[in-house]
Amino acid sequence: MTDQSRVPPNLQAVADAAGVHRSTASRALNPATRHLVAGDVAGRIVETARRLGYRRDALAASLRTGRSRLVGVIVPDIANPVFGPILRGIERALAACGYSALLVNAGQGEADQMRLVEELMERRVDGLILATARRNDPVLGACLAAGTPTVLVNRADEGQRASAVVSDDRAGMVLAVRHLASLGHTRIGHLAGPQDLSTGALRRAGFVDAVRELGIGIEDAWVTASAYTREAGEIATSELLARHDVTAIAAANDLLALGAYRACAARGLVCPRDMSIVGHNDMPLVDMVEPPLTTIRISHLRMGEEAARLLVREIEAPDSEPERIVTEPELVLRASTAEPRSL
Amino acid sequence: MTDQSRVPPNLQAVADAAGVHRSTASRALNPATRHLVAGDVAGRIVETARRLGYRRDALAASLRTGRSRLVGVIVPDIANPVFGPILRGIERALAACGYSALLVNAGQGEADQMRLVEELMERRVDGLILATARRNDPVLGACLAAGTPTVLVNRADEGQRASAVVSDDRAGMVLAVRHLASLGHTRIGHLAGPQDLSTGALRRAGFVDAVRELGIGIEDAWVTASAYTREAGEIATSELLARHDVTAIAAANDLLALGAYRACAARGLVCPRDMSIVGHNDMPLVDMVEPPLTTIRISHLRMGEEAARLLVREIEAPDSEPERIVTEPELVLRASTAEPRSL
DNA sequence: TGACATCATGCAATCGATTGCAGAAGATCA
DNA sequence: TGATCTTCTGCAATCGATTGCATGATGTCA
Repeated sequence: MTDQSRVPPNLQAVADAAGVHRSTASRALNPATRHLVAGDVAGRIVETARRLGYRRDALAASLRTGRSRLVGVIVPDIANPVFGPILRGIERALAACGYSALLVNAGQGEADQMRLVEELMERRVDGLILATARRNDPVLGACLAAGTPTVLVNRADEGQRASAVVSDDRAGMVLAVRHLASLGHTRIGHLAGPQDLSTGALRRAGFVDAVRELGIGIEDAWVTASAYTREAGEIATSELLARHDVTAIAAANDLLALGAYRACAARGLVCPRDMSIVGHNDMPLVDMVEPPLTTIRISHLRMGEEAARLLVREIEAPDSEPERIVTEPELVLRASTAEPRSL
Repeated sequence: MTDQSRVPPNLQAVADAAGVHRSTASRALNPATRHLVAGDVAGRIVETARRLGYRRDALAASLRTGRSRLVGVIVPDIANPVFGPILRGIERALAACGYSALLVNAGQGEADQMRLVEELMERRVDGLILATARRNDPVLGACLAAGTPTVLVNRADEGQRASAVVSDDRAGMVLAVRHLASLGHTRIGHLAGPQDLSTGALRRAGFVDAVRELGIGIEDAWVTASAYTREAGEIATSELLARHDVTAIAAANDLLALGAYRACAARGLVCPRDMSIVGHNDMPLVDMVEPPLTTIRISHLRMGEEAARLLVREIEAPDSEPERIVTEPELVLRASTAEPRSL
């Protein structure tokens, strides 16, 4: 029968009810310090706390200890399906360590993001996870300058300033191009993502590498999309097709690939008969589009988990060196790629 | 030139540097109480704070004021694409009011969820948004019993115990069935969602209503899927087709509809020629599947925003009555529905 | 029995900001 | 000039838990 009085009991109330000092109650209630209290007394205190419905005030504890067990997570767009699994991974791994995630959606500009970081700092977050990093990100610089443990996820910065968990973007694109080459394609184009993001830059680099390595095609057969959206993909594809005579397209992102579907359809090109297309990310539902999209799978869930674990480690061992965890991407074969028609 | 000393300055430090008492500094730095301080003094304090790089400690302020400006948000699965827009709406509206979202992913069982709520309460959240509500949810009961302002989103409970922001699920399904009827279908089946969720129950009720109202078809031509997944949709569709001779299916959810695509394909039925299918939710990318899915659009973003606004109102006016906001769903016509073949 | 180690508990300072109350200084009016 | 009011600032208690230090109790061994 828990007491339903108006004001919730505090530590003092529990201590009084158990006939001990609040410091003893504090020790008995914290698993890490329970051994300092005699077994029977500890038992009595725990029981009393349960009976009174005592709930420890995490705010007060944080104030005293200086650790909030809160982690700020900044994503560019929560509504974007690729961030769902990342967030779930982060949340799960944080929860396992007793931390909680303070989620914020990044604003448009840099000033906006600075303000967000500032607000998170006011809440005394123990660390930050940024999924928003650009290659040379002043926001990241500010976080590091403030001495807050910070980990990047999905996108890395240019230097090795902070720890990061990313997919091997370069290798992923090599996988895609090799696959197309193995089908017999020699004229392959690339839809590049924004070049101020590590994903955009590295995947393009991977494309150039692969084309050079295989000794095929045209290294400069690429067009940069203005954003990772279907619309931008459609526009960029039109431009690519206008400039180069390609039989296959390796896109830096699934949405760009879907934009390419549209642009091809508009020109009467049938995928994969007239044009092979490879995406990147393996977003939910791309196996259901027509044709089902061949793409590069990235383990977003695991990336989120690793990022959270890395951050917790940095929080608890503040002077550790920045680390970079790179996960291996994987080719997922579906129906949007085939041998070129001329074969 | 902000001071880069090791320990961050506190209010006392600002007060000392400005030659005033900390209480005066507190008042000058808080916009709501600034008018209590003489203009020139306030200006000097603000300037000093800026110069020292002062950052208010939200933890300490919360402890003193009893308000954390933190809201707990519990979703069943962050990785599910429908929750992305809801979360963004919540986050945006909360931020506009100076609140932050503490995001947690619901565990499996009820006990798990209780523990999550307990942890959020320890952090002294000012309120809760639940996207996990079942029709008669004991977790919700616990939140209300604890006196924490709570708002449900997307799914409502059975009674009117708490405020909720939901789509008009019943009307949405009526829209779907009327659309099928208007094409000439008279034998329509329903893939129902889990019946312990308001969405599942109300959409089924809407199906029965519509069938009855139109005087067509068979009121009991429905099968309940075990979960809102493609797999469950596929299994339920097989069962439905085995039991009823229907020419159209109205699904309680887009994923169920995509499961129906599979089940139909497996039986050699071509959609929409042999079978019309309507989804529900208008998830991202369902316009790109083959055939593009006709579905019922729900404004998840707006639902999230409204839920957050409602919660903030309840936090700031604690004795307000539970309110229910119902948004209007909308039919999105694509290519998965057509006249029945026999016409 | 006395010296000393060990264990359990209490004491009180501390984290950093907020706010009701009181009092000082200055303004207003008769 | 004195009474009264207004405006501004300082004082100190408070929110609730944690923890270094001190002290008292108990046990051990010579």
